[in-house]
This record gives sequence, C-alpha cells and structure tokens, in this order.
Amino acid sequence: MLSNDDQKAVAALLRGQGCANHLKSLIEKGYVPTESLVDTILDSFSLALSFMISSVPPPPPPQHESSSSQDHVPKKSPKLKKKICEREGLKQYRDDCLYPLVNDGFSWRKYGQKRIKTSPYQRSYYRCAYAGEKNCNASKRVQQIQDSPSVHRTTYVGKHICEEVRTYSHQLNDDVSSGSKMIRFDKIDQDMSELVMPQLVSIDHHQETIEDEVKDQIMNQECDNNELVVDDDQFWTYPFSPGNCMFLDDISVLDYIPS
DNA sequence: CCCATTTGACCGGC
DNA sequence: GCCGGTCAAATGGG
Repeated sequence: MLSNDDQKAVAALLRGQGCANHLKSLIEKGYVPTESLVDTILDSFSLALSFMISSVPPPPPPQHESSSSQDHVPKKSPKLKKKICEREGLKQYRDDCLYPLVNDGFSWRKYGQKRIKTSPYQRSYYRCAYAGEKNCNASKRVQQIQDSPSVHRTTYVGKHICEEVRTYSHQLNDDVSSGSKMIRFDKIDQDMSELVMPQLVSIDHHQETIEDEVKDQIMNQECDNNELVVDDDQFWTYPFSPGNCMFLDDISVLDYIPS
C-alpha cells in the first residue's frame, strides 16, 4: 500500500505519461506548438519527484538542545549516519540525467568533492543550504557515471524539513492537479531542457547506446559504493541505467491504488 | 567584504 | 592502510 504522497506521485507520473503520449501523437502529426504539453510533462515529473522526496518521515526531534554548544556535539561518522538512516527509514532517491540538476527546486551548498575509487569521475557532495539554521538533514551526491553521452547520477538522502519545502508541499497539497510550478527542472536553461527531455521520452534510443558492460559496471559501482537500498521500496528493484526510466511503462507493477 | 566553492586534511569503519 | 564522507581553511567572484 502506497502512502498518500506516493499515490500523488504515481498520479503525477500517470499525468506525465498521458501528456507524453499526447505529445508523441502531436509530433507524429507534425503539430508544432507543443510547449504547454512539454511544460505539463516536466511539471508532472517534478511533482512526482517532490512527493517521493518529501514522503520520507521526518527525523525525531533532537534529544537535547545543543545548537549553542556545537563544540560538544560529536561528529557523526558516515557509517553511523548510514545506520541512523536505516533505523529512521531515511530513503535515498536516485536520479540519472544527462546533466546534473543544478536547480532542482532546493537550495544546496556544496561541501565536498572527492574522487571515488570505483569511478573515474569525481563525486560532489551537497547539503541543504538551510541545514544549519533549520536543521534540515537533506543532502545529495552528484557524480558523473558515464561519458558520451554524459550521464550524472544524483542521489538524494534524507528529507527537506526546511521552510522552503514546507511551503512547496503546502502548495502541492492544496491542489495537485493545478500544475503549480514547484520544482522546475526545465528552468535550468532552455538548452538543458532540450537535452533532458529526450532522455525522458526516448528510452529505447538510449538503451541502444549503452552497452551491457557499462550498465553492469554502473550497477557494480552502486554495490561498491555501499548505496543504501530500501528493501520495501520497489523503486529500487529496477535498474537505474541512464536509458531506463522505469516510471512510465513499469508503473503498473507498483502497488498503486487509484484515488 | 561577504559568501559560495574548492581542496587538502581528517575521521571512523573495515 | 584503504576507503568514502565530512570538515574547514583557502580561494575567488560579485
């Protein structure tokens, strides 16, 4: 059984699927003005992502007030943080795209960059810009996983609890179908929008461009990197290769109950 | 001068 | 000792 947010995410994805199919038919007929449809599709995906990210339960309140005496706060080790994530059910959302999503609707602050042994590309570490003042524990990692075409993997960890997200969520809950401009991936810039869109709609094309060897390498890399896999999330049971966006055609296998 | 980014150092687990 | 993740001083742009 999906949560309320998950159901909204699925509904948004289905809306995007319908618009994509409509767009496809229009393109086949040579109909040119399809910008509004593209906007709707992008909004749908953005909306779905927002629900998936924001559906993670919030962390428990701090045991004691210690913000004024950070010197006495022991630093959480990565392993410890991972265990905490597992215990608290913090999910990771992973997204592959042709270019890193610089503007995904949230304010991030880069705090590190490292070369990973299992990848020739560097991995960038970001945390919510409001991590300090609003105790927002959301973070993300961005890493290029493939060249030609350039594919970047963004792994979101934790949930935004900052005011920015609460405002967004409030708007979304008020009217999911209104097409509110929550996370506008298409506002990165026009050129990027044109580059990202084909990835979403031309699955077969990209699958042909990625050899199985590369995909195996990517999957093995995930294992090597100790990515947290959420067992009860069927989202993760699907391979996230750059050319395989499972959202659309495979959505029926999810425990989806139409509202 | 402020602030975000960069980058080498550091930490803890294995 | 290696590794990924984080810290924090240095740096650079506006």
